[in-house]
Amino acid sequence: MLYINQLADVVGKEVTLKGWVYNIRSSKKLLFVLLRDGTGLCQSIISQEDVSEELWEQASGLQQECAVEITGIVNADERSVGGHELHVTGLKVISVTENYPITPKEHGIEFLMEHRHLWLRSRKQWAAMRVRNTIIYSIHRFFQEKGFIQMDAPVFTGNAAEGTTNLFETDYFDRKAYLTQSGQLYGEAMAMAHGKIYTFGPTFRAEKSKTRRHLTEFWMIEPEMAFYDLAMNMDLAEEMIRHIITDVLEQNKPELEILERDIERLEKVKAPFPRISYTEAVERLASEDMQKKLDAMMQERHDEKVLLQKEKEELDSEFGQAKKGRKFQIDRRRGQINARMEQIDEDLRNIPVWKKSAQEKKWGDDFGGSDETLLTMEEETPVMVYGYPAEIKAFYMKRDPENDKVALGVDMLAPEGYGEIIGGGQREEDLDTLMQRLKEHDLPEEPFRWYLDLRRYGSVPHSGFGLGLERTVAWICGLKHVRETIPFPRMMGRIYP
RNA sequence: UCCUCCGUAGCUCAAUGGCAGAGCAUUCGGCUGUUAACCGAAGGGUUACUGGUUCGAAUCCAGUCGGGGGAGCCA
Repeated sequence: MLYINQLADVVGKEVTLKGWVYNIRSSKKLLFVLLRDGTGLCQSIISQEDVSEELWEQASGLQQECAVEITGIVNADERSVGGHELHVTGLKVISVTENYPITPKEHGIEFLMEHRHLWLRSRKQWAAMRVRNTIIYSIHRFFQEKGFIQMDAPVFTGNAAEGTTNLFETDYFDRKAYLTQSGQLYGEAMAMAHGKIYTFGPTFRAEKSKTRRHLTEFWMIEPEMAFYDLAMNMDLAEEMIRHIITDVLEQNKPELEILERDIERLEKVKAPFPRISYTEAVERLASEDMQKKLDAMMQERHDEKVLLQKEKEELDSEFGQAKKGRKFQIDRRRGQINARMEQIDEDLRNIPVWKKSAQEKKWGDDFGGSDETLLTMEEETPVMVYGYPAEIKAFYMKRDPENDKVALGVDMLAPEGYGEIIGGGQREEDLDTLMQRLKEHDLPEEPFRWYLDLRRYGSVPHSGFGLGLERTVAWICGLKHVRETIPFPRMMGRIYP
């Protein structure tokens, strides 16, 4: 089997490709068939003079997504997508397709989500899945090369230790069971057996969140390391992200171009990531400086809106006498302007709220989505915020020995508004302290018996974190919404296809 | 649960109280290098649903259903 991404090796030879018709253009005696085979796109040219009448007729009837086997001679050609094209000598139709729903034109999101099983064939979706694949492989390689053991935490959990509101309940032989929302506690047990481990699996959250950052089913990577403190944990998280970015830049430049990702921004992620304490973050949010920046941001949006409005009016007046091709361009640009204006209007509604939220931020408050955006606004790399108030963090998080109010947790916030991609920290290793924390959080001891055993038998300082795969893919691909970073997204209100 | 926007041809959208339209897709015709090709023609409508206001409703009002974005929530 020969694939399109191997064509450079067979220039001048006659080869056979198997795939699907991605698009078709015709002239009187020429047919241009853009072939898709999963590895890329290749244009084939069918010239009526060079082929049999039967083949010509067959080729004329092709439609988008027909499955075909095309034989032809490979030419290197700058004009063609991918740099190669096929001068067709033979064609076999494997299966006929009629009226494929997704045309090469624009579609709305509802329609595309309804056809996700077909949408996956489209170029941008194809590119995003390739990047996702690189990221997954890169993560495995990173940990494997460092001697981590990949181990799987269970998906079913038997108790709802921390409340059931966010958990999906399921029937487990007449008992209640829940789908996991983190493998961390099990990760701790496995780290005590192997030293350094990581889990890689799905997690489930029954949150009623309809936003671009939320899925009900998403994939999480959770390393857990014995004898690691918070600083070592942060070093590891940073090194992992830089490893991923390096791999993607090395292997997926063409995909990033299809996604129209600003590659320069990714290249800048190689610098060390800023680390700021929660206390500094609060000060930064509540500062005069932040208020001024937000005012400036507000003004910028206003100015941009005026400019867009003007451009739109010019386009409108041009539209009447424009030729068809130009009309098409105008329509496209108008669509872009409308989308941007909607975004601006939303920002204009939101910025005052962000401003208020930032200004009123006090020590002890948790950060919202807008606060995360503001903290990373001027950064080129992710930012790590550490040392959160213990009260807003989980029972298992170790406190700062120098300040009991501070938990040794860390979040990594991605730049460009992508929000939290990593959450983690150092775990409490002392049995009595942990039992005390359970009491403070009103949690029963019984379900945690096994977990407490870890502190009874050879307890050591240890740390770990969880990386949200989809948010990471969204950030690296520059995708607005996490639903395009996973083959079949599961979100509130959608379970089909 | 709350705020906000949307629902018109297979798809993307227009029609701002007065004849329901365009582009793409489909079918037919034309064109020898197209890049979302282009040019010409044809077919394609319960304007999400229910009720109301009006001489007249896609348009205004109320409700229902479906969808987008956001807040809350997200150890």
